Amino acid sequence: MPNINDVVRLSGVSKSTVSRVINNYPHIAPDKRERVLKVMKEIGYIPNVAAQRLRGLNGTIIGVIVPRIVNPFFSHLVEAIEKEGYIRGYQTIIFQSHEDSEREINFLNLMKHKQVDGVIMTAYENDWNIINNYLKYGPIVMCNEYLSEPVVPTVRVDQLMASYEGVKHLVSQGHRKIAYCTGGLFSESGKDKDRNQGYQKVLTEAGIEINPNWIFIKRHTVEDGQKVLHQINDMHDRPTAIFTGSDEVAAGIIMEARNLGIRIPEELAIIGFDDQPLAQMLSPELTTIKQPVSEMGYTAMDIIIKRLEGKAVENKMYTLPFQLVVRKTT
Amino acid sequence: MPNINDVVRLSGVSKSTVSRVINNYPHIAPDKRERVLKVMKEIGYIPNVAAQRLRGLNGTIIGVIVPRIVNPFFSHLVEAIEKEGYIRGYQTIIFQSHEDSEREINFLNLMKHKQVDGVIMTAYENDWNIINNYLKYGPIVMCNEYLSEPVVPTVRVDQLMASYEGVKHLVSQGHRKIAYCTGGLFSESGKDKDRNQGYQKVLTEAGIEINPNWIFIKRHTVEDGQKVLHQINDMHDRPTAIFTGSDEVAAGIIMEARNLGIRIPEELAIIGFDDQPLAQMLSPELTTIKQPVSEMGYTAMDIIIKRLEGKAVENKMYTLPFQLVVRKTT
DNA sequence: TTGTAAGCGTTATCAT
DNA sequence: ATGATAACGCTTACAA
Repeated sequence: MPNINDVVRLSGVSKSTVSRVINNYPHIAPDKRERVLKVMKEIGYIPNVAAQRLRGLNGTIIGVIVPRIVNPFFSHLVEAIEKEGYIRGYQTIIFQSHEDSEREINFLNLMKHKQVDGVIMTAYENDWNIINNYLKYGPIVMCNEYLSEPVVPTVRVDQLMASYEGVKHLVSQGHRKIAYCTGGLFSESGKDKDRNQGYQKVLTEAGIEINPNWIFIKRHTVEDGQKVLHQINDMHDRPTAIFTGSDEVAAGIIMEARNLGIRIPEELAIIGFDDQPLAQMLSPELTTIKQPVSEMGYTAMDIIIKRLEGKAVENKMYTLPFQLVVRKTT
Repeated sequence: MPNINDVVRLSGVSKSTVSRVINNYPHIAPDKRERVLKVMKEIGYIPNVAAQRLRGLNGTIIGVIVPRIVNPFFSHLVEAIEKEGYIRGYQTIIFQSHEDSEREINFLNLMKHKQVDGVIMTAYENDWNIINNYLKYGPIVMCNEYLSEPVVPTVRVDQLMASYEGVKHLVSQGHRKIAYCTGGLFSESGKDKDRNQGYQKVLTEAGIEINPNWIFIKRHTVEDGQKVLHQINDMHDRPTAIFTGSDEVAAGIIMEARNLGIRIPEELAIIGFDDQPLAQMLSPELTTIKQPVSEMGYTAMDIIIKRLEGKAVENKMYTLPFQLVVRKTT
């Protein structure tokens, strides 16, 4: 591989001038610039990134931490992130946390070593005061999940309003026995707290008491959904509707309803979350809440690149709109 | 960030010795080694990767080129690749070619610049004699798609046998009017040629003539599947079964069959490809061909790491077994 | 506008 | 077994 000295030799200018051409400095004699450019092209010269980094130049590698890439929501998010990065000359490196805090830390550590220049987190497994320490090594942008206080730029949809509108839709159809199924816990703080609050808000406003039997926590997969329906089926007092935290869980419920002979939406109405492609393939087609995945990915990448390039970006919430998509399960 | 000189100063040994400790050379006085190790831990020293690379050491970044990460087959493949990489201390960087040859070249170029140390290709958009030129910059492993001659290590399933068994299954159920739907072209060479041959082989053996009207090419998506069914519906002479190149196309057909009132499998039997999670969620559940995605990903990463670490790996086909999963659409 | 030279943090060669 | 020193390829004061 040719190096900068080869260019120097062949173009007859100094190393600094060549370097200036590489980094397109403004004040270079046009003829010299051209000569250098020509030589570089001829010999197929490409700057050695390792050397540039050693000298302190910024790199262009963005790490994206997702729980699992096979989750369609996250693969769509990553798709958008990678796409925007490609256009702007950045590479996307993907990390699956598998919801493991140690893995998350290991990934963050790569920023310390300058293996990665910035990180987009779509979920977080560690306390923020731990993650916080990594900010000195490079920019972090949250995308999807968020802290109550925006310590870093945060791209999100308003989850409280989203679940509020979803559950409200159920109430407006006359349901009063509404089950709730979340991927997180049903607590005041932590993961999915906003969605929980949206659910509670609707019930409170409608004067409905929460039935703890109808709260399902830590459900993620199709199998979880199937099990949930079995649990419901075994109840003497059954809910007439269920709001789920993911299309996949909803899919499991729908599949199992077929097996158990439970009619949807007559006996059980269902709302999913995300509007994955799958939502339209189910039968009956799934009512769900659509998140603007592409915009989220695009925005997150845009912000982190701006940070990396030294442009000012506020540490605020960038709230994107969601959409309730009503189909056949409600 | 502390550097090697800090370690030198604090441990009282020479730079070379510290370097030897870093790279665990065998012959160092145990007490010195320990002292150095202790200092490194205390000050949180981590070798600067850029400097190491500049000196010619190998990096640990593996690029994976996929057409689109949102395709579940590829997201599962990437999941497996990343997982294995993580265990072995390698990072996975993802590139979406979107089936664009220029993007593919740009990604390959990163290996030239040493931004990426090896590449796993799950598809290829350029002629092999072009891609071939990149072998001098680092190892390439094919995974999923393959060349007839294994110029590089190649992980695959036997697509010819897979489609052969799928179509044969149809024939054994009495079908003689069998449509065929592929993501590629229906030609002797190029993408999906093996699957095409499997289809042709069955028909030839069964003494069935190919009906060109029933060959659908370049179909990938759910929408494509929907359109295909409309085309079939408009025919005077309709096939009684269809072999598709992807579960997604099959899903489109199934969904549209519901709308058009076509009974499956009575009026039209369907086979998909991949056994994506979706296959079990469709109604009726999809008969399909399951590829060992995880093993494929694991194997590809294992091979490329071995190459990177200087171990000998044959340029041969690593053929993994597929499985015909019979469900309700046949 | 251009050139000289120092230095980024390592590893490898060569002595000792 | 250990240490001094020269690279690796580039950027950036500083000078001119």
